[in-house]
Amino acid sequence: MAWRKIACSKTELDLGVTLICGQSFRWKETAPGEWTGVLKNLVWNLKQSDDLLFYKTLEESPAASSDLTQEDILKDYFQLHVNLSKLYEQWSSDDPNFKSKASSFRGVRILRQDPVENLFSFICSSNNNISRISGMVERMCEEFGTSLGEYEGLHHYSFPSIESLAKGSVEQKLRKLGFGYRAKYINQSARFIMENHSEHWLHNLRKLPYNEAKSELMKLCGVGAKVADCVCLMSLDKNDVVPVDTHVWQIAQKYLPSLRSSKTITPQVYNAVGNHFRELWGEYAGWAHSVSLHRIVYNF
DNA sequence: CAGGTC
DNA sequence: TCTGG
Repeated sequence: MAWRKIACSKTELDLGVTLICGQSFRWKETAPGEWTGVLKNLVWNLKQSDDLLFYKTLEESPAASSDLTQEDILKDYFQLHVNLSKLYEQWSSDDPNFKSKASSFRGVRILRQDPVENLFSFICSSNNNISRISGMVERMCEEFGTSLGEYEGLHHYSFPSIESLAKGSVEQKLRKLGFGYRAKYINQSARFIMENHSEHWLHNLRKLPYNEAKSELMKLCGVGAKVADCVCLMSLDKNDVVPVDTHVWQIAQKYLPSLRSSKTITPQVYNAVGNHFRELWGEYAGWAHSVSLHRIVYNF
């Protein structure tokens, strides 16, 4: 199938960085500058030039998602309606530190992910590293997802439904797949959602204000403040949320010398750091955080 | 010790 | 606390 294209500047979207910077764990660089992954139960290939985003899918959209064109799916996923250059200007003018240290890393965007994939992937993220998380998520999809076909020798699977992760045998299977203590978190959270809510409950958290959505998420086993904030930012449209992890904590100590005395991230410190960056960077603070974080994690 | 949580 | 580097 031929490549199709969307007008999109590389300063608005840097595909490589955005796809592998630790938001989503399922994209792979299958050829230089070419990315393969699963989105809306379709296998996608993506690449870009300076002003175009190219895409193709393994199959045409199935009936279930035919109400959205594939172009709409991508525009929604990359949130292309958000003018990133304008935001960089704002962050640079409001924050000298951003301007000098982060503003040259253009095109780093927050994806608008599916909440189910986002939540269960980030339950895996605690006390863990990106390469191991990616392997775990892949094995979870192979074991509990449905096959979406084969492309260039690679099999692809949908992200598992909450129902499939709620079954009795799941914890033991995940432990065999190397999930450690996170196996129980995943199974218990899935079961809690199916027993108290429904498969669509997570999506509906998009309609709630940040604080309510966060406290709902934190009722789940294995979901603390940091994971809840990641889900709020990356799939529930809370663009001003800054998840505070060890890296953000490192950055925060430069901005907030008063907090240097704290050895660990207590709830008070967590909120102080998050609030600080939210006030500094404004409505899209979570997006600015991802740009800054990228610089730290990859040491550019 | 790694992008925490119970 | 699981597990891999």
